[in-house]
Amino acid sequence: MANTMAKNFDFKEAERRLYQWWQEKGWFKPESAPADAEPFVISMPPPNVTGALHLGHALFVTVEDIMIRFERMRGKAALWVPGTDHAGIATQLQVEKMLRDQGTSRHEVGREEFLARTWQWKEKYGGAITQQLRLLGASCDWDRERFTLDDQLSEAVQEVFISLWDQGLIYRGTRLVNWSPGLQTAVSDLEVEREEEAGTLYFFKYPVEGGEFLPVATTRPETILGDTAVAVHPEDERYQHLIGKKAYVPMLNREIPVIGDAYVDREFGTGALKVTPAHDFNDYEIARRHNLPMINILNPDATLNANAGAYQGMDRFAAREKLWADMTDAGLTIKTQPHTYIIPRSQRGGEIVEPMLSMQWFVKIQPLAEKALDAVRSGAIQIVPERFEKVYYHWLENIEDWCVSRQLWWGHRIPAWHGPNGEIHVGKTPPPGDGWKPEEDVLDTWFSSGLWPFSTLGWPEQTPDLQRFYPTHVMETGYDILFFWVARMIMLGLWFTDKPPFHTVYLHGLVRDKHGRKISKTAGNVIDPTELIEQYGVDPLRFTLATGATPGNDINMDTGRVERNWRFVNKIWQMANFVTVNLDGDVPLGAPPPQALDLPSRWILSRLNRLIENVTRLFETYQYGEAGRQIDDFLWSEFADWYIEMSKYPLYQGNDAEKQTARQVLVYVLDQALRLLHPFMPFVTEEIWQHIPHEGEALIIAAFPIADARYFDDAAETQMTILIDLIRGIRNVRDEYKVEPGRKITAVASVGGFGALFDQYSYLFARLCNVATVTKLGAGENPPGESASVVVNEVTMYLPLAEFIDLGAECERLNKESAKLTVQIEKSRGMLANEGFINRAQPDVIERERAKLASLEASAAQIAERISSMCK
RNA sequence: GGGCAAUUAGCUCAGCUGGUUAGAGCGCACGGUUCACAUCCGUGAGGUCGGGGGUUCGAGCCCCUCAUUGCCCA
Repeated sequence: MANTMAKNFDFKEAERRLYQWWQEKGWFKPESAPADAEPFVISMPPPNVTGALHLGHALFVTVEDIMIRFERMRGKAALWVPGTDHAGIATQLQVEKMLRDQGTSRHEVGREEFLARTWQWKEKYGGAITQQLRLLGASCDWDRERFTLDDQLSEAVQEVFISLWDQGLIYRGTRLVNWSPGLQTAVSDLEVEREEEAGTLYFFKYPVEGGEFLPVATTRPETILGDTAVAVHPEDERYQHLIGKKAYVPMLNREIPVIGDAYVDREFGTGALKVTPAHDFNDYEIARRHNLPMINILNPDATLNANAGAYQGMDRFAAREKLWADMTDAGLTIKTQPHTYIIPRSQRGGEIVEPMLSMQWFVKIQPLAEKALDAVRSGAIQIVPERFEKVYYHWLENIEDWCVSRQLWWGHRIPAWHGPNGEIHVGKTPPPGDGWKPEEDVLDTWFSSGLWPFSTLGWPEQTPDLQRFYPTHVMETGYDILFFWVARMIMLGLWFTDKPPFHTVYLHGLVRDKHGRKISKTAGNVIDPTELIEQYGVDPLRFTLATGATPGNDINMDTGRVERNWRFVNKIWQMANFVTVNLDGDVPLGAPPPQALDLPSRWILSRLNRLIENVTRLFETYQYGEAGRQIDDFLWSEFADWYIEMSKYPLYQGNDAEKQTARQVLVYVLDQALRLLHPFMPFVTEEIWQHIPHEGEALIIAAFPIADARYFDDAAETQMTILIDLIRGIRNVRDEYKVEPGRKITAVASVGGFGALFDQYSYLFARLCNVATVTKLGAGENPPGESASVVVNEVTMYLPLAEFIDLGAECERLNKESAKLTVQIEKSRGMLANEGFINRAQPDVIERERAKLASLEASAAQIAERISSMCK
C-alpha cells in the first residue's frame, strides 16, 4: 500500500493534479455526501469580475475553505457556492477606459453597443479571477457558479424590486443625493469617503435690504449662486434684527430671506450661514423646515447651469475663483483664511462628490431594518467577533433610505416604464398601449448581491437546492462590507424568505503589509499572492493566513512566515518519508489498544487525542489560528522531535511485535494529524496521505478525527515530561561544559519513586543525549564525586565528567538553579498558605499547585544535598 | 463629537470562560555531516505584558483613568 516518496514535495505538480482529481471525482459537491447528510452551506462573497487575485481573496478563500473542508470531513453535505459580481461602477470604468484607449467613448458607441462590449470584456477577463481562486485550493462547487447578471439572478432582482414597489417600499423622488460628476451617477452614502483636508474659508458680505451687510463664511463660494436664504441664530443679538428682512444673492441680486434657525453655530465663521438647499445636506434640512425653494446650479458633469447666470457652463472650481474675483471687484469680499474641513470623495476614483438634487429611486428601508435588528438581537444571527454587533445595531438604528438607482449602463435595469403622460409603471414588461419608455437607470450593485444567498440557489423558484441548502450557515467576509453587503443580505433575506440567510456572520480583517500599512500600489508594498504561491506553494500561504489572523482583526502579512511554513510543509513531508521507509508489508490501521503500548506511544496518543479535542473545540468556536498553531506544535515539537526519535528503538532494535506496534502508531498518528491539518493545507496532506497506508479513497473525504478518551493518559504524560526534562537538562549540561556532541558519557541516577520508569526506559538516553549507560544509584550508595547533576522532580542524574568540570562552576550552576527553585517554592507555599486561595480556588487548581510544590521541593532538596556535599 | 480596536521579546504575532515558571516564528549567539529532514538538529540570550489606579485569594486577561496608534460613525 505504501509507496516510495520523492525526496521533496513537488507542490507545483501536486497542486494542479490533486485539484483536478478532487473536482473530477465530484468531492466539491454536496452530492458526494450521503443523501440524508446534514447540509453545511457557505455563499462565497462574489469577487468583482474585474478583479485580479490579491491577498484579501487568499484570506477569505482560506478561511471559508477551512470551514467547508472541516464540515465535509465531518460528514456533512458541504456546499460552497462560488460566483462573481458584475460590480457596476468598477466594471463600467474599466470598459470605459478600454474604449478611451481605442479612441472612442461609451456615449459615442451608445448604450446597446457599450453593453455588448462589456459582455465581451466580461467573457474574456471575467474568468481570470475564478481561475485564480482554484489556485488557492478552493473546494467550491463550480457547477453551481453564478454571476449576478445571470438570467435567473436578474429575475430574482426584478422580482424583489417589483414586490418592494407593490408593498409601497420603493419610491421615486427628487432628493438630495451624493453625485459623482466623473461617473455622472448618484452614489450612496456608503460609497462616499469623508476626510479632513486643507482648504480655505471665504468671508464675504451678504447685502441686506436697508443697506446693511451680513457677514457670512463659506468653504464653497460657488454655491452662493444657489443660496435661497441666509440663516442666523434666533438668539444672536448681533443679527436677530435682520431676521425677516430681504437679502440679495451676490452677483445675481436674487432676493432671498434672512431666517432664524437654531441649527446655526454662532461660534463658527461669522455666525451667519448661507443656505444652499440643493447642494448641502444640512442646508437641505433647514430648507425643508422653512419651506425654502431649492435651486440646483449644477449640471451632471458639475459645470454650472443656467441658474448660475453669467457663470453658466463654467466648471465648479473655475466658477469658484471667478465668482470670488467678481465679488472682490464688487467690494463684497472680506477675507480668506486657511481652513481644514471635511471633503467628501468618491470611493471610486477619489473625485469630490457634490450633494445635488436629483430624481432617484429609493427603498424605504426602516421596516426591513427592524427585522434585521431583531434577528441579531434575538441571537438568530450571531456575529463573530461579537463586538461588531454593536456597530451593526448603530448603523441599522440610524439608517437612511437607500438610494438604489445609478445612472450607469452596466447593471440590472430598473424594471420600470415611463408613460407618455409621465406615469410610472413598475413591472417586467410595459403596460399595454403606446409610448411607454423603459427606465434608463440601473440598480446599485449591492442590490443584487444582497440577494446572493438565496438567488444563487434558485430563488424565487422553489428549487430543490433552495429547499435543501437555504438558509445557508456561515457568511464569512470582511468587516469592511458589513453595511454594504452583510446588513443588506440580512434585511432582504428576512424580508423575502422569512428566514435569516445564515446563522453566523464571521468577519475577517484586512490584509496589510508586514508593518501594518495598507497595501497599495502607490505605497509600493503590494504583495502578489500568485508570486508567493509560485515560490512556496499554496499550502504555506494558506497556513500563514489562517494562523496569522484572529477574527475581526487585521493581519500583517510577513512573507517570512510564508517561508517558515514552507519549511513546515517540508518537515511534514520528511516525517511522512520517515514513516513510509520504515514500513515493511502491511500494517494494521487504527491505534493498538492502550495496554499494548510502551510509554512513548501511550504519551503520543494521549497528546494526539488531546489535540483532537482542542482542535475540534477551536474549530467550532471559529478559532482557526489557534487550532493551526496547536497542530503545528504537535507535529513538529512532539511527534517529530520526540516520538519519531524514540520510535527508532523499537524500529531498529525491537522484536517483530515491537516493530509492528511502532509502525502502527506512527502511521496512525500521522494519519490523524494529516486529517486535522487538511483543512489548512489541503495539498501536502492529501499527497502524503496517498503515500501512507489508509482506508478510503481520499483525505478530502476522510472522516475528521474524534477524540478517544481511552487514550488520555496523565501518568504517561507526567513520566514522559520527566524523561524529556532530564534529557534536555543533560543536553544543556553537555553544552555548557563543552562536552563534544559525539562523546558518549555515562550517568548515575537517583530515581526516587521512578524506579520502574528507569528500569524500562533508561535506554532512551543513549540516542537522545548520548548517555551510553545509566546506572541506578542503590540505597545508601554515594553519588559519584566530580560530577554535574541534573535534577527533575524526584530524580537526580549525576554525570561524572571529571575532566570537564570545574567544581566552582558546577557549584555556581547549582546555586543558580537552587535560587530559581527557591523563588518558585516560596511563591507556591505562599499561595497554599493563603486561606483565601484554599477556600475559594477550584479544587483541581489547588491540587495542581500541591503537586507542583512537591516536585519543586523534591528537586530543591536534592540540589541542597548536592551543594552541601560538594561545595564548601 | 460618539464608538470600537490595538499597545506582550529586536521584528511579526498567539495567549480560549482570570489559575503551573507569559509562548511561537523570524532574527541573534554558540555548537552539530549519526542511517526522515542542513528546507535540518541541539543549547542559549532576550519581556517591570503602554503608564497609573482599582476589583480579586490570585490580573497579560476584569473595571476606571491617561497616553499613543489605527479604524468606523457623525
